[in-house]
Amino acid sequence: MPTLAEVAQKAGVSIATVSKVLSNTPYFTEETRRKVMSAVEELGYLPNLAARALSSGKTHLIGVIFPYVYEGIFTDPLVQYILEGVEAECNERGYNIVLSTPRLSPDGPEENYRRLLQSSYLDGIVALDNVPLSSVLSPSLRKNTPAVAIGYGDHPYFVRSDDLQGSTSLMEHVVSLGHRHIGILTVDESLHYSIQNRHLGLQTTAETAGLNYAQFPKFDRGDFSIASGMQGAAEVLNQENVTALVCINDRMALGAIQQVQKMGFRVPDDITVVGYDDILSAQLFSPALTTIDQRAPELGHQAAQMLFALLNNEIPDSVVIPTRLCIRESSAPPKSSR
Amino acid sequence: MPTLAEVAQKAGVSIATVSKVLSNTPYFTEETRRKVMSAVEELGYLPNLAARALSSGKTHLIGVIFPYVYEGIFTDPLVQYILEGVEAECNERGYNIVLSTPRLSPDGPEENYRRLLQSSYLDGIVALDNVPLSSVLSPSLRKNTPAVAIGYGDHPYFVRSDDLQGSTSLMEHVVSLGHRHIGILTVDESLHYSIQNRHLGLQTTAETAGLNYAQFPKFDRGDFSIASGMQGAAEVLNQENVTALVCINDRMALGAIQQVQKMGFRVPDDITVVGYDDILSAQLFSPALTTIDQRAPELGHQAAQMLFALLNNEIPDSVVIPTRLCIRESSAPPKSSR
DNA sequence: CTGAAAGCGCTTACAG
DNA sequence: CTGAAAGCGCTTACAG
Repeated sequence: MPTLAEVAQKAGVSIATVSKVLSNTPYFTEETRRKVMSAVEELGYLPNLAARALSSGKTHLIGVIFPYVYEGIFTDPLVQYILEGVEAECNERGYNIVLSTPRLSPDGPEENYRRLLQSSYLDGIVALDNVPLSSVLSPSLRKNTPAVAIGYGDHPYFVRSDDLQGSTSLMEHVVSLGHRHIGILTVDESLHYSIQNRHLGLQTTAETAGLNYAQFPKFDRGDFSIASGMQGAAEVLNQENVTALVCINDRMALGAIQQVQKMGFRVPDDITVVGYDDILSAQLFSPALTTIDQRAPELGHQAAQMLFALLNNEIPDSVVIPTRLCIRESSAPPKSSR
Repeated sequence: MPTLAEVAQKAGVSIATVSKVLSNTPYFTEETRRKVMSAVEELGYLPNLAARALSSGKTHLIGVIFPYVYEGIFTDPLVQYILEGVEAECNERGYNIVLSTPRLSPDGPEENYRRLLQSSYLDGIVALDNVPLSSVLSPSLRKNTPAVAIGYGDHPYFVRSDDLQGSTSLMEHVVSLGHRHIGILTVDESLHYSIQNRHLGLQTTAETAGLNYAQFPKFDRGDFSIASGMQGAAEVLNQENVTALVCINDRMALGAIQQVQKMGFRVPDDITVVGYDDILSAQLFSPALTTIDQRAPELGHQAAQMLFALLNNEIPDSVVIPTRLCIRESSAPPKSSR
């Protein structure tokens, strides 16, 4: 690989001058510029980013962090859409992405991740931070790397989906259809800050409608999976005269629908089932699932934009992004018979 | 951030010694080791990777490359599973991932990507390389970065799915059920090397069974999407006495099923529909889709293992990974009536 | 086993 | 407007 020195020699100027031409500082003649650029062209010179990083402190590398809190993290639609959004913004600005999915433990994220954060490799960080177990962003603070959190972690700059509003509109939809006996299929809320807010939205809305949320049959040993949705539906439907199942995510909802059908009921004629996330399968499934679209790509776009503002020494405002209720085929008024 | 020099001072040794202790070269006393390590501990020293990269030429960064050939690349299950596999191997060895999704044009990949490849940031590269338009790996050859291709690009080290065997077993399944009039829903094969091989497998198998593949009704203006599957099914079913639709991927197959049902036919009773990929929705859909599982996570695992062998100065063998036929509910013998 | 010194390829005051 | 020189924080022969 050609170096600055070789370019300088070929152009007949000093390496300092080459460096200045390439970094677009103002002071040089057009003549110099021409000589340098043609030498660059001829040699096919491209900068050594490691050297540039060492001397300037800038790498043009953005860390994108997703805590590896369950298997198959890359098949999580939330992760995919966030990545999509962040990547688009980075690409536009000529930045590259270092993708890190640190395993978490009570002692914090793994060693390799900490090394990365403090390596001076990263100009900035976008991190999904929704897991109470331990924040992936706290170690970064030691190094003052600009960072934007996606989620509920306690950080100065964040973007998050409005889980409260989303769960509120979901429950309002179910209640407005006339359902009074509603089963809740969910996961342990200690796993996830978003879940706490979704629960709050469901509860408040139900109680506002005069329903006793505390007495709703609940299954809270789910793990977001289809299988746990089936199990939850089986348990909840066996004990109560439930006419609707509100599920904390789409995969559990799809499992619930399958279980409901297996038990000989129809969706939505006998039982209404709704989910949360609007994954691809939600639209494809028959019946198509009523659910909440949290507009995840927007989370990634906004987070990246905030980070670049930070890198530009501006102070961005944190944002909360509203969700959208998608009414499809899996929800309907209750049959009086049940 | 503390530097080597500060650690050296605190430990009362030279920076060369600290460096040697940290990089596990053999020559130093246990006493020295202790002193150095406790200084490292106290100061919370972590190496500056940019400096290390500049002087040693090693970054512990692996480039993972997916050409951005269509919108929503991160929602492509193949991409997800490959990433999953590569990440697992890298994490195990303390490597981090630089994720790059260069836009391609006839002139080659975009500038920012070329800069990355030649930046000396990357110790090695794993690249999905299936698109004839232009290879993402050719520029890297100039810098001799070790690289493994996933796909059909012309590279010394590669891993690929056995598309020929997969499409062969898919067509064998359909033919063995008794179908003779088979519609093909596919995409322009110039888009993708895998597709060329799948077509070859379908054709050879059909002809071996004594069928005239050339006269099968075909729709080849698909784009992998659900919508194009619907369109294709509509066109093919309108003109012929077809009893089965073989689709080049699952999303088109799912679209085809919806279209078949909309036209008043049942799947599989009236029309058999099969796909390729085994995405999540293939299992969830009703009827569940008969399809080919190309075991994409394995592609990522193998590619990464080959790359690490290369970094270790070993010569890995390229591999072709066999697929698995998943027989579900969407395929059945033809009704004689149609 | 340990240390002084050169060098990796850039950027950036500073002087001219 | 241009260039000589120091310095970024490491690693690595080399000498001792």
